[in-house]
Amino acid sequence: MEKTADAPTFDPACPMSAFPVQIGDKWTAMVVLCLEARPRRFSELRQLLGSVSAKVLTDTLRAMERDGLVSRSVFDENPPRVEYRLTALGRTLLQLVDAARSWARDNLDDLLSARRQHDDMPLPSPR
Amino acid sequence: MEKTADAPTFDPACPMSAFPVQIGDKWTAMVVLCLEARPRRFSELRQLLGSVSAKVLTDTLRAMERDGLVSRSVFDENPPRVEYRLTALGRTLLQLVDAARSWARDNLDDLLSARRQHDDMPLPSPR
DNA sequence: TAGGCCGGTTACCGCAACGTGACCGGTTAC
DNA sequence: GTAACCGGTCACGTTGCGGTAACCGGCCTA
Repeated sequence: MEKTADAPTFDPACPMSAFPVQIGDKWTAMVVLCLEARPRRFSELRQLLGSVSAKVLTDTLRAMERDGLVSRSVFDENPPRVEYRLTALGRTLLQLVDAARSWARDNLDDLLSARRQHDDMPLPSPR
Repeated sequence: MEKTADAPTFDPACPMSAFPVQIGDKWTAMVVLCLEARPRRFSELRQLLGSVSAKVLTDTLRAMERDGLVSRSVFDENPPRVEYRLTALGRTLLQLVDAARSWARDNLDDLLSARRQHDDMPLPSPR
């Protein structure tokens, strides 16, 4: 995916189409942040994320496990306990999430005000 | 969205839910890259992006214009010419896209091989 | 008169992501 | 007995993004 002088030209084999910046699905980035400090249990994650359903959180964690971003440990206690922790690979995502957050801190206000301004005058040529 | 000691706790007002790292829709990041070097015409973008339809590209560019990421200039020539260029705000996205690309360069292989390995043995306990 | 090019618009459609609600098996508490 | 807790699974419904196909109007060419 090096650009040749001028034109990027994305082919289907380009990594960007496999990973188009969007860091997995909707909740992946937040899960990464929740696991930054320490491993967490399933229900703990649900609480931290607030509005996520069990199914969607399960799907997200399964996908992250598949991709080697988190590891899942089952403790055969009672009540049963399951812990998720970031792998080394998962930790590498933290830089990226931080970069995104710092971009948002610096520029999101501009973006949102541009959007509001654009929405207030949606008539370019009344004709 | 500062974390208090330990728990991030995302509420709906959190910027992350308005901008969850994913840089707009599917093509936004690639459009940003295509416009890095210089402004481009509509059909030029279609060519560079390869497989995008006119409708989807139009939608993407309209959304980016709305958010103040690109500006659209119509030249009343013949044949009609329309140029899109990155705004200052749009240029700020370049750092983020670069960060994502460099993450991919460094870690995508690990992710993909973890995925392959996981897919080759999908039976945890056959009972 | 027909067709092509440019930069779209409109109508429609399929699919995957997202979400809801019910249920489950084992264990402990009431 | 039954109820709750944990960490899910299953069936189902909805939404919206991405994509296809047809068309448009103005200008130019054949």
